[in-house]
Amino acid sequence: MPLPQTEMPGRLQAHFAERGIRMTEQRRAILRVMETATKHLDAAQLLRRAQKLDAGVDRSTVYRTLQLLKRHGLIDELDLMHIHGEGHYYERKLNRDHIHMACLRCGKIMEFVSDIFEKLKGQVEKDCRFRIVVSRLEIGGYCATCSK
Amino acid sequence: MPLPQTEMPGRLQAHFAERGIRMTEQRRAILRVMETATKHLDAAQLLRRAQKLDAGVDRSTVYRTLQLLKRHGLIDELDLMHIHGEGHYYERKLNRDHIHMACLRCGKIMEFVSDIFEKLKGQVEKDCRFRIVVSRLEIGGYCATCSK
DNA sequence: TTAGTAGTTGCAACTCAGTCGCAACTAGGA
DNA sequence: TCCTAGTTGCGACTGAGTTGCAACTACTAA
Repeated sequence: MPLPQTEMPGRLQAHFAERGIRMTEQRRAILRVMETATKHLDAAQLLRRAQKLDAGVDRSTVYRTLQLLKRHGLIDELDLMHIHGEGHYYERKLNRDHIHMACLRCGKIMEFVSDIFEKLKGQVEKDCRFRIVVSRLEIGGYCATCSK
Repeated sequence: MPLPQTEMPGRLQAHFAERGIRMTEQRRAILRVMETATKHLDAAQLLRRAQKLDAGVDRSTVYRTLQLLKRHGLIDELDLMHIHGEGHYYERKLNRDHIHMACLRCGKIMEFVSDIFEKLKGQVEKDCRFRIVVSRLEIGGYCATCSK
């Protein structure tokens, strides 16, 4: 199960323009990496890739840009069950929430979209009168191959 | 919505005995704190409380005991949407999984048990042929009071 | 086209959670 | 009571993420 189909590239940059957020060389590099990534990236990986596009990008700029993207609800932050250390992973937010499953043996990350998940969120909003802004369902266990 | 009803106190200690895990003064203090906690504790809070029972408990012993408890599936590790910093929170695992909701405005943490959640996990196990060991659903948003 | 400025950046120093190696200690079995 | 594998405290360390600040720059308005 690969990452969900890529959105229009340049989409994050378009969001920035719409919302009047200033665009810089460094942000352009970081957004481009986010937009074209085919796997979940942590801050360090994001930094390394962004530096290939603009050599001068600094670690702190990456973190500040990630905060900005989070604040605008343009990316999701994941733990992926801390299978590889304490850090966080990031992916651009798509139209539909999905579940992340991490295999505790082979480390593979899988994604899954489910109507039941949508229904569950609906139930929380209704029964708890809780207005959901962001949700994260992560599951650790054994994938089909590893649980044989 | 308070923490789910307390299990029999001494339950974690009983688990240790059953599984032949060595019991020490320090572990006794830490387990006691976990067993009697009425809210989610992070490692630092757990340390402070354990030191009230056994003054000599060290930070590293707390972390090592938390790892032990995690490995034996006796506690769950939570982020609570990182509302208060980067650390983790812990709670003893009960018979039933529950969802954690964190209010982004007042910081309140709520818990919710749902059959739909159970159904969703069943779907993941069946459709993805994924054997679930641990799952974590955290939701950030606004509670009934704060979303008025 | 330019000048002004609010927002952004790089840097270096910092915080904080969590880990680790090691020598000293101890729980619990023989 | 002895023995030893397992556990502890300590202090030093790692790695993620943050921050204050002076220098820089994207955009606005003229």
